Amino acid sequence: MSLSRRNVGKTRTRDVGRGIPDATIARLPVYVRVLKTMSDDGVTTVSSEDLAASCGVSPAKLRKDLSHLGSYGTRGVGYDVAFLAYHVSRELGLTKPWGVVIIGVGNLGQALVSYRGFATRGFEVVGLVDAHPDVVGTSISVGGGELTVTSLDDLARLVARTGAQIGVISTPAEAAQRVADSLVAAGIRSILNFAPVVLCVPDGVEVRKVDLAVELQILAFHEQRRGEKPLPEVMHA
Amino acid sequence: MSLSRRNVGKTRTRDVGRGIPDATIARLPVYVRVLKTMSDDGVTTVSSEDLAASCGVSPAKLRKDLSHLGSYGTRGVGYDVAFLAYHVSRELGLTKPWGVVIIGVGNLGQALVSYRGFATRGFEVVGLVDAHPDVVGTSISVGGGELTVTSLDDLARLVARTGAQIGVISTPAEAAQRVADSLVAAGIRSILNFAPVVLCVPDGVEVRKVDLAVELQILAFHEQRRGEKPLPEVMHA
DNA sequence: AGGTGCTTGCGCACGAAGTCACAAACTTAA
DNA sequence: TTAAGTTTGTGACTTCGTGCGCAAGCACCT
Ligand SMILES: NC(=O)c1ccc[n+]([C@@H]2O[C@H](COP(=O)([O-])OP(=O)(O)OC[C@H]3O[C@@H](n4cnc5c(N)ncnc54)[C@H](O)[C@@H]3O)[C@@H](O)[C@H]2O)c1
Ligand SMILES: NC(=O)c1ccc[n+]([C@@H]2O[C@H](COP(=O)([O-])OP(=O)(O)OC[C@H]3O[C@@H](n4cnc5c(N)ncnc54)[C@H](O)[C@@H]3O)[C@@H](O)[C@H]2O)c1
Repeated sequence: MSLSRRNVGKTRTRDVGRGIPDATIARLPVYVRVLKTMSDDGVTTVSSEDLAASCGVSPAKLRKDLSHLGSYGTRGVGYDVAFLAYHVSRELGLTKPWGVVIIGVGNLGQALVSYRGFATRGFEVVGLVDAHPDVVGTSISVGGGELTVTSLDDLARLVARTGAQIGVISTPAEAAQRVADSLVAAGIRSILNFAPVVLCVPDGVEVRKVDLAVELQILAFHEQRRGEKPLPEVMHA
Repeated sequence: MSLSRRNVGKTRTRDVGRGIPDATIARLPVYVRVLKTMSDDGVTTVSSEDLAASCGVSPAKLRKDLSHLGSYGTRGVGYDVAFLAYHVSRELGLTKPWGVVIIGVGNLGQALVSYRGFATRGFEVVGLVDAHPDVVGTSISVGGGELTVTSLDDLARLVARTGAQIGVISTPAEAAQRVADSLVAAGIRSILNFAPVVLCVPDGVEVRKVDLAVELQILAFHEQRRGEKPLPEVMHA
């Protein structure tokens, strides 16, 4: 048994479709956004060099990323903007809209609700959930319509009714794990977490986190290093 | 030809202090947060296994990360929680408070202002800037005191007066590049960008971005893939 | 048709990051 | 003090991601 894991050695040139590197996937959304912008501006064709510059990556990296999806370019010419935008969007699963449930309608949650970027990228807020009695039951305008904030107890029903696939956690840190458990129990397998805690979820559930404090601390690290380097003499003990 | 690179070959075991991998730096804030929590809970000592579990990483990765900072553990015992928390914080530059300026006091900007996580992690909002006449001049309570929203024209003076080192951009996408230029001109070299655009900045300026739509699209990709691959056939032995 | 000038797609090599496994170093027990 | 048990710190190895360079392929011109 256990002989040779799948894909024994060799070059494996043809992995198109399956096995796109995570690093590539993380960049695809940027490519899509820039391509859509270019398309709106009337640009019909673009070279890897120009597109890469607009996306803030190297041309080689861009071409390698795109080569994982297939050959959508034309040698000697470049890429058809609309054509490429469609295929990258398709690869990301943006051809159909995704339903999003937001848990925790506080400062951040309300900012998220009013975020126009959801609708324009194919994400629709289909549910709002909170635990505070003052918030539950209130109506909030989101996108074109109105949504009534429901209680956490109704989460499973809400998910079943709306077919939501993505849950966004914007509750205080203390409640985040409990909320995550509820989301998983309700059938959600994709979670975006804004609370500064490490969530535990079963295998098969994907969690991504956005942690403002972490980003600031990384900036602080570099800022600090910059300050201490230029000085040849360090008066520190 | 490829010779004469600085730092040619050899193991260079002693790179403590300089040359901490980026991937490690990105994890240090999580370690600090978990360690602080443990410390508050009265935990005095922790093994790499337990700490790693709480941080959502593997014990080996945790130990390698910490080994880049120095030897702060005790073999056969583990790490002193408070001692380690101090040294990791120190490495990140969290011993002194950092001044933050927020540009764009709209939905998101106001949520950021009311974010308690700033102060508790050693970041202080020292300035608010907006362009809209209705917002400029208004006072907003942040942390302990009040801050008056100033105009973008006063940014350089604001930065000089407050000594702010970090700029947060929460303006619409169209304005983000212009704001970034202003921040750089004002002397800011660390920027956190919430607008969905790729910023161009001179060398020496560090930009980190938080893009909600990108995160959602990455989730959508995995969600889609999960749905389309219910395994048509499984080799059974 | 054939030549010329671009640009893509990709093999290959290199470097960064992650995993494994174990000797070194410490505590505790006797 | 010695031995047994525990856990760190780290070299060696594996995997992943990036950058280089160029042959293949397309458009355009003569
Ligand atoms: N405000 C920001 O700009 C910001 C930035 C980054 C991260 N965060 C994080 O986002 C989270 C929310 O921040 P905030 O400023 O909006 O806080 P908030 O207190 O304003 O809002 C939290 C909301 O969650 C609700 N809630 C509490 N427990 C709940 C539960 N068990 N189920 C459902 N809802 C529950 C509360 O009723 C409240 O409405 C926090 O974890 C915070 O650290 C906030
Ligand atoms: N709202 C969210 O939850 C959310 C989430 C993710 C990303 N974002 C992004 O964050 C940014 C802000 O979002 P928002 O919802 O707060 O928008 P908003 O329109 O509510 O706020 C934008 C603010 O920026 C100000 N502004 C405009 N031009 C300016 C300039 N040149 N200089 C200074 N200030 C200027 C406006 O006056 C306004 O107060 C957008 O780029 C958005 O895509 C928002």
